[in-house]
Amino acid sequence: MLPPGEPKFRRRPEARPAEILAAALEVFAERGFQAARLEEVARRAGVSKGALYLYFETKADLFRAVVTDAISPNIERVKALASADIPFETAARTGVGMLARTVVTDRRITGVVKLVIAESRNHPELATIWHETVVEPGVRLIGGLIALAQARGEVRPGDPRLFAFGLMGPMLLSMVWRETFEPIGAEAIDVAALADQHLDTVLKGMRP
Amino acid sequence: MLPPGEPKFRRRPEARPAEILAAALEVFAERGFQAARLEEVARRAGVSKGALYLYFETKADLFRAVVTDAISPNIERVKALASADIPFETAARTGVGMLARTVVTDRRITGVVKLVIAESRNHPELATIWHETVVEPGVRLIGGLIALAQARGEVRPGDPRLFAFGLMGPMLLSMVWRETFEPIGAEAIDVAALADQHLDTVLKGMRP
DNA sequence: TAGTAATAACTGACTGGTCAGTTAGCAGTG
DNA sequence: CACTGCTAACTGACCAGTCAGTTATTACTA
Repeated sequence: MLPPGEPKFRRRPEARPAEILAAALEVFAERGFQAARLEEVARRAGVSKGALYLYFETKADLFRAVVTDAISPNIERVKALASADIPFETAARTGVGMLARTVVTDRRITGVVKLVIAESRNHPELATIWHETVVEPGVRLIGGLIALAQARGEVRPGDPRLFAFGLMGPMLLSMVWRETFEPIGAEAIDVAALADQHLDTVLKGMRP
Repeated sequence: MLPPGEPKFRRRPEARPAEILAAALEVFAERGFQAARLEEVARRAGVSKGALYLYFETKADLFRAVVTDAISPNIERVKALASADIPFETAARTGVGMLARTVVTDRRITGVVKLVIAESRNHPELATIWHETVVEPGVRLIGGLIALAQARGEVRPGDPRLFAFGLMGPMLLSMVWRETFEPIGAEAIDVAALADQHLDTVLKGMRP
């Protein structure tokens, strides 16, 4: 079977957690929490099932780690955008453009978003964490910029929060589309083009 | 528990399937396919677990029935809108308004949409059915109306399909919000107001 | 530098609980 | 009493989590 000199495994305690998280994200995103098999996670991470339990206490614990781990880069992005002092149209184009790029390039994020939606009833802590750390700050940020722009007369009257949802909705639709309908052979959405066209439309529609 | 004279069950074979489907929808929407317990479905339907198997072959079969059963009213609506010969703005307001009302009033639809998203990898047939019978016809209908309006010079140039996604995105966001973030105490979205404001914005932004 | 002891990393066979699906039999009906 | 609709106890497969044992690596010794 194995060449006699070849080692059966290697000790790499520093690399393991990240590898397991990556494998777990794949399997959870494909199957959902309950249908995901830890044996499969272990296989893809290149370890045995027992090894998972050296790094994570339970399946739920691993799941939480996967979802919370995916949050951190997002928080950074929201913060970076929040600290910049830029006109609304620029901010909107930057924000929506960033999201569009994320949808296309970062399969991990779309997978986690789907997981949070799918498992919010069984794991409400995760929905809470995402809402508090990513969604609400994001909506608040965009809403605040819109309110400012309204005060300067650059944007017509209207609920800033609803304007924010109007901007972001199609990006969520793109994520869902990519996760749900592309795998069954539906025509892909050109997310960059959608972001561009939608920004042109909405920004024009928001002018006084 | 039960009044002693009261019969333990009644014969109502015609009513059973619908009752079971309703109970199953509740449980599947709350837990997802795998975590849903047939014992719980039976309890809510007021029958024993064994009785489920008089009407449905397997758990997966019951799940398929739940999801496909929820489709029919939607098909009717899309068809009804398709057959009407009306100007684009009217159609858009009617269509988006209908969707908005559905989000608010019909918890069943939002639940099924969430299920289709969540279980699309494990049950791709359902994603296919929804795509073919509801999503694609809907997008095609709206896209067609937009293309017509463009030919008449009522709408500025741009990909009609992407315009359709831009219109519908916030409605999907509302569904997801209602299913994911409202249960954990997030501020509800006023979906009717969002539909109105978004329609005003986008329709204005789409004019030449 | 080779040999050996100590230990941390890891494996994989096993177990106990859970739950989809089955079935023997009973209650209500006509 | 025939027979349908249903129940409730049952079975067997599956899988999260455990643990006794194995292997890689490092530390120590001569």
